[in-house]
Amino acid sequence: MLEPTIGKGLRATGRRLTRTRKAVLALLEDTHQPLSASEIYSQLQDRHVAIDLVTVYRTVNVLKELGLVMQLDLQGQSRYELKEGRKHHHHIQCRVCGEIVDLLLCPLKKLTRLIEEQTQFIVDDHTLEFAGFCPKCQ
Amino acid sequence: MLEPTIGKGLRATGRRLTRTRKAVLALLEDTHQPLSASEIYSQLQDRHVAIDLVTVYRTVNVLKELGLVMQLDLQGQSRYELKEGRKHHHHIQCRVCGEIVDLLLCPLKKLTRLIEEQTQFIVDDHTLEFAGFCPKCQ
DNA sequence: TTTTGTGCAAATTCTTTGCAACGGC
DNA sequence: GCCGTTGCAAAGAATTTGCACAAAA
Repeated sequence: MLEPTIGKGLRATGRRLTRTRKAVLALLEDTHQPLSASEIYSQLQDRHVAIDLVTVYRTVNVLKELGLVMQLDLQGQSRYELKEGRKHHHHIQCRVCGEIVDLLLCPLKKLTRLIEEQTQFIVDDHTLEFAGFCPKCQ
Repeated sequence: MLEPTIGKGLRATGRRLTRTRKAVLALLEDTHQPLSASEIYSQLQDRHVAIDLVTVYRTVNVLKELGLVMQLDLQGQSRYELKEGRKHHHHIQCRVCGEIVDLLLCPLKKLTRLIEEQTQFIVDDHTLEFAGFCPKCQ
C-alpha cells in the first residue's frame, strides 16, 4: 500500500492523487515487472479500469518525476517499474519470449569515478542491460 | 580506405558495392562518431550525396549484418559507428549537447559468466552506456 | 470554484515495407 | 540481362501535444 505516502508526494508538488494514478501504481505494485506503456494500458483494460493510453504515458512520467518509478529502455521500448525503495539494479531480457529477470548487482561504482576522472564528465546515470536466451528458449 | 575489403564482404554474400553504400561508409569513416540515421542522411546532404533516408536505414542494416558497423541505442534512438577492428567499448553521452565520448573499457567479462551461472540464461549481448554532463555543459 | 487531470483526435518522430525503376556485376 | 538496390509513397509503432470537458482539493 503505497497510497498514503504517494498522496503526500503528489500534493507537495501541487498534483493530485487520482483514480488513474492509483490504478497504474496498483498495477505496478502487483506485477512487479517492468511494463511498457501499452502493457500497462492493456493490463488495466483487463482489470476493467478505463484509461487512455495517453494518460498512461502522462502518468508514468509524473511517477518518474516523483521518483516513484524507474524508466528503462529495453530493445527500443521504454518500460517502467516501481522503485519502492529497491536497491539499484539491472536486468536481463530474453530475446525470444521477452522475459525480464532482475540482476541484483551493479559493478559500476568504482568505474563511474574512474570515468569522471578520465573524461571530466559528471556522470549522472548509466544503463546496463543484458540480453540473451532464457532457459526455456535456448 | 575500407572499400576493397568491403567490396569482398559484400560480394561474398551476393551483395553489391554501390554509390550509396560507399558514401555511408566514407561518412562513418570520416566522422568517427556514432551517428543516427537522420544525421547520416543530413550529413550526406551536406556532402551533396543524394540519398534517401530509407536507404540510410537499409544501408546501416546491411553494414551491421556484415559486421562492419555497430548499432547502439542511446536515449531512445539508434546510432551507428564503424567497427574497423576496434575493441569492444562503451560510451558516455552529454545530456545537454549530446556529445559522445568513447570509453575504452568494459568491466563485464567476469560478470557475464556469473550472470549465466546465476540465471541460466545464455548471455548474448549487453548495453552499457553512461550519461552525464560534459566539461563544457556543466 | 479553481486548477489539475483526462480523453479524444491528431501530430511527431523513428523506422519499416511495397513496388516500379535503376544500376552493379 | 539478371537480380540486388534505390527512391518514393505509404504504413506502422512508440510517444507527444492541443484542447474542451471532468474531477480533485
